Amino acid sequence: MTKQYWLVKQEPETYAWATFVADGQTVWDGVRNFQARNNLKAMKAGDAVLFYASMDPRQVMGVAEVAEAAFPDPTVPAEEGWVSVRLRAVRALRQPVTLAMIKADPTLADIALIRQSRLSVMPLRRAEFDRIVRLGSP
DNA sequence: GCCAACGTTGGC
DNA sequence: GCCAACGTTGGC
Repeated sequence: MTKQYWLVKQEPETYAWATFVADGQTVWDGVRNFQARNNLKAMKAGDAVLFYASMDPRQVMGVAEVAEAAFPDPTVPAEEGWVSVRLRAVRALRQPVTLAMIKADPTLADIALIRQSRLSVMPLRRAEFDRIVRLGSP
């Protein structure tokens, strides 16, 4: 299986990028949406992940990777079927990539971040992932 | 603060 | 199974 690319979204009030960096890794729990859950289930160790901070400041903060593929979400009974993954912080983007920058880029017009703004775990094409990283590495 | 988009719930 | 009501998310 080739490496896959993802974007996960979190409100800084709930779990900030800086906290993630300080922790080094984290269990990505609390996802309660079927589409997002299915995306979590499709993650494999080593996949690349962008960390987006929603609401405020609405920008991609950095890069993470999947450290451990999906397992039952430890915050709810396993029989409910929700899952978590373990993510490891890799590095901050030199310059965060704002939602406005993404929306202004025609090569990123189709990503779910824009087309389906409520989805919190979404796949990216490699070209889209690379484009966002490049925007954040001036 | 408002509203659009979308998901969930419950009456029928 | 349909659909109205309601709740949540997240951009603006």
